[in-house]
Amino acid sequence: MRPTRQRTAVVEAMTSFDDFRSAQDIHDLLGRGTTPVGLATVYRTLNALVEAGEVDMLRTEDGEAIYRRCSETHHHHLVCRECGATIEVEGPAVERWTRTIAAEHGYSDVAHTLEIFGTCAACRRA
Amino acid sequence: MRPTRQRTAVVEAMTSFDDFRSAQDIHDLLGRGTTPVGLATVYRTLNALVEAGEVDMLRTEDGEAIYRRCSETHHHHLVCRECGATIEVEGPAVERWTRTIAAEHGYSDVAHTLEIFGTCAACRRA
DNA sequence: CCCATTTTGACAACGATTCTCAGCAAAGCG
DNA sequence: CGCTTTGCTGAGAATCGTTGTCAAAATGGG
Repeated sequence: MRPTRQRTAVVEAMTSFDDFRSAQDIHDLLGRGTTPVGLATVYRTLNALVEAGEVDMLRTEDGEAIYRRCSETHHHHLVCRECGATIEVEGPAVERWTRTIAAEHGYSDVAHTLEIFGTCAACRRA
Repeated sequence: MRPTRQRTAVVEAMTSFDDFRSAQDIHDLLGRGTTPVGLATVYRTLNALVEAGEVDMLRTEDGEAIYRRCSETHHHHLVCRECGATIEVEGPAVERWTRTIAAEHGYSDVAHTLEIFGTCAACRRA
């Protein structure tokens, strides 16, 4: 994969925020900067980053994909449903539990998704 | 809410299978039966059932909503990624863990999603 | 029965995502 | 450097799940 101007711009944009954003949001963000990137390219690049494990994608309640740069180790997210503030969390016990449950029922090649939603302290006060 | 012919048909259709199906699938299923139901009505009814907690909805990797009748207690799903065979599972420890994690970070009104994907015994052999 | 209110469904509209394809940029090569 | 080959880009079209529209039909109360 070639390190093009556009791909660099997307990667940099991803480091400029800390919550989950939609592809459209990221496209807008780039449009205001010095390196506009076409929407199709934003989608292509984000998908590649997700494949590469450098970015996490999850889906909102209404099915929209949202993206966030992430650490490369396996983790889950604690997300504020008001402001989007996100904390990465790990839960070895949960990992073990899912594997055990799956094995008990004869399922192999186990994967799982787990997200926690809540209202963060700052938003509760507001 | 009125118990119409269409709503009854959708509810019955939901009892006729055991895996997660898309609204389109359910619409097709009804179309082959004696009570065709318009696609818009299928969507409306499914959403109402989800609201009422009688049906579970989750999203496929590509964002499509899929539906399944479910027990009314809180639970999660172990889903075969080949054939869709689904088992409801409970994990009190996980419930506790998510609440603890959220509390530690000052998040309130906690909810969570958790799905486990794997290949079931039957599909592994095939 | 009759009316007020819901519900339905064909179709249009919508929005996120992907596809198309011609033009452009990068890497390799002599 | 020129040239070539190959991959990348982007504007717009196309796709597809889902929701909105609205006139016609069904429902239940009076």
